[in-house]
Amino acid sequence: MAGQATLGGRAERTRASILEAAEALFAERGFAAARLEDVAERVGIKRASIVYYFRDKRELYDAVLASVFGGLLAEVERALAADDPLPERIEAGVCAWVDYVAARPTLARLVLREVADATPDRGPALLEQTRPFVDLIQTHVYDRLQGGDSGLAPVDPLHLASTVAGATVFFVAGVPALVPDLEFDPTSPEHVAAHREQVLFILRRLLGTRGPHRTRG
Amino acid sequence: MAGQATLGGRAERTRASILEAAEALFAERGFAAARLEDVAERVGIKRASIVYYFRDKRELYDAVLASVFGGLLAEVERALAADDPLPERIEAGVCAWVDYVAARPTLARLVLREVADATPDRGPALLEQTRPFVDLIQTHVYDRLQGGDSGLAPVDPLHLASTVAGATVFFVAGVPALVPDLEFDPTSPEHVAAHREQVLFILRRLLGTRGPHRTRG
DNA sequence: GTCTATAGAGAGATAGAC
DNA sequence: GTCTATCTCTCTATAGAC
Repeated sequence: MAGQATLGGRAERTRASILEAAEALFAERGFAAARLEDVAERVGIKRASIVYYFRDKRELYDAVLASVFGGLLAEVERALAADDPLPERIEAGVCAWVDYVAARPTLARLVLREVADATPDRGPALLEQTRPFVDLIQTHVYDRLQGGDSGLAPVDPLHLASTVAGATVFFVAGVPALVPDLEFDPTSPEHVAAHREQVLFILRRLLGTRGPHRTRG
Repeated sequence: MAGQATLGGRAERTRASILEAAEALFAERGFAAARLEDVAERVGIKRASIVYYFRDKRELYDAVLASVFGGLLAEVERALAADDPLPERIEAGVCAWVDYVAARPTLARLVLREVADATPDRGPALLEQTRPFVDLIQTHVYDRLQGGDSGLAPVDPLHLASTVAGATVFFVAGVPALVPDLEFDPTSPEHVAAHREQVLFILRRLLGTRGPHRTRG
C-alpha cells in the first residue's frame, strides 16, 4: 500500500502471499505466539523483507483481520441487502455467515482469539472490525424487531447473535479440536449443509417463524 | 504438591493465591502473553518464588486448567448422575454447564483460547481436560440416543454440543467484548436466567421434547 | 525488492543467600 | 518460603549492502 501501488506483478503477489501465510499462522497460534520468521519461511523470503510491506507485526495482524472480516462483511451485507421480508433476510444473512466461516475457517479461530483477548478498556483491533456488523444487525434486524409488527417473537438479539455466532465457530473449530479421534471435517459440504440447517432451525424457532422452504431440496 | 503437603497454612494459601491470579491472567491474556511477573505481583511475591510451587509456566497453566475444568466436571457429573429420565438429565447437565460458566467466567475465555490453539497433532492440555466430558456425554447421552427408543429426535450430538457450548461461551465472553457500549453483564442473575432458558428452549426443540416444567416459575 | 548482520528488549529459568 | 542476581534464549526491529 505504500509506494508499490500498481506494479502489476511481483510485489502485489508477494504482499498477498505474506497476508495469506500470516492469516494461517495468526489463526493457528495467535498474535503473540506466531513468529514473523515462520510467516517469511512460508512465503519463501526472509523475515526482514516483510517490513517492506508491513511496518511491523501489529500492522500485519491488522491487515489480516481487515482482509478476513472485510470479506465476511461484504457477503453478509449482500445477503441482507435483498428486499425480501425480514425473516428471509435474516436467514440469508445467517447462511452467508455459516458458508463464509466454512469456506474460510481461519476466521473461526481468529474470532475465538479476538473474543478471548477483548477487555473492557482495550478492544481496538476487534471492535474496529466488528462494529460494522453490530451496526448492520442494528439497522437491518434489531430496529425492526422492536416495532413488534414484524410478526416475529421478541427475542433478545444479543442472545440470538451469540448463539448463532458461537454455534458456528465452535462447530468449525471446536469439534475437530475436542474430538480429534473422529477425523471429523466440519467444512465438508455435507456437514456444512447439516450445520446450516440446524442453525436455521434454531433461528426459526427463536424468531417464531416456520421459515420459507428455500433451503430444502 | 511437592513437599509442603499439609502445612495447614501459609504455603497452601500462597499456592491457592498463585493459582487464582494465574487463572485470571491466563484467561485474560492467554498462555504466551501472560507474564509470570504479573502473576507474582498480584499475589504479592516475587516471580522466582512461584517456582517453589510450580516447576515452570506450563505446569502452572496445566494446574489452572485442572482446577477450572475439574470443578466443571464435578458439577456436570453430579447433574447427570441423578436417575431422572434422559431428557431431564440432559437438561440438568446443560443447566450445570451454564451456571458454572456464569459463576466462573474465566472458564469461557480459557475454553475459547484452548479451542483456538488446538491442532490435529497437538492438543494435550486441552484434551486431557475435555476427554472426561466427551466420555461423559458418550455414556449418558449418545449411547441412549442411538437406541431410538428414547423418544428423542436423532440429533447429531456434535451439533448439539457445539451449539450449547458455543452459545454459552459466546454469551458470557463475547457479548461484553463485542458490544462494550452496553455495559452488559452476562453473569448477572437475570441474564444468566434468560440465557439458561434460551439454551433449554433450543435444547428441547432439537431433542423434540417439550421438557418438564421444572425451570418455570 | 530482498538480503545479511546486529542491536535491543522481554521474559522464563536457575543459583544461591537469608 | 521468599528474595536478589544473573544467565540465556527468543524474537522483533533496524541499518545498510546488493
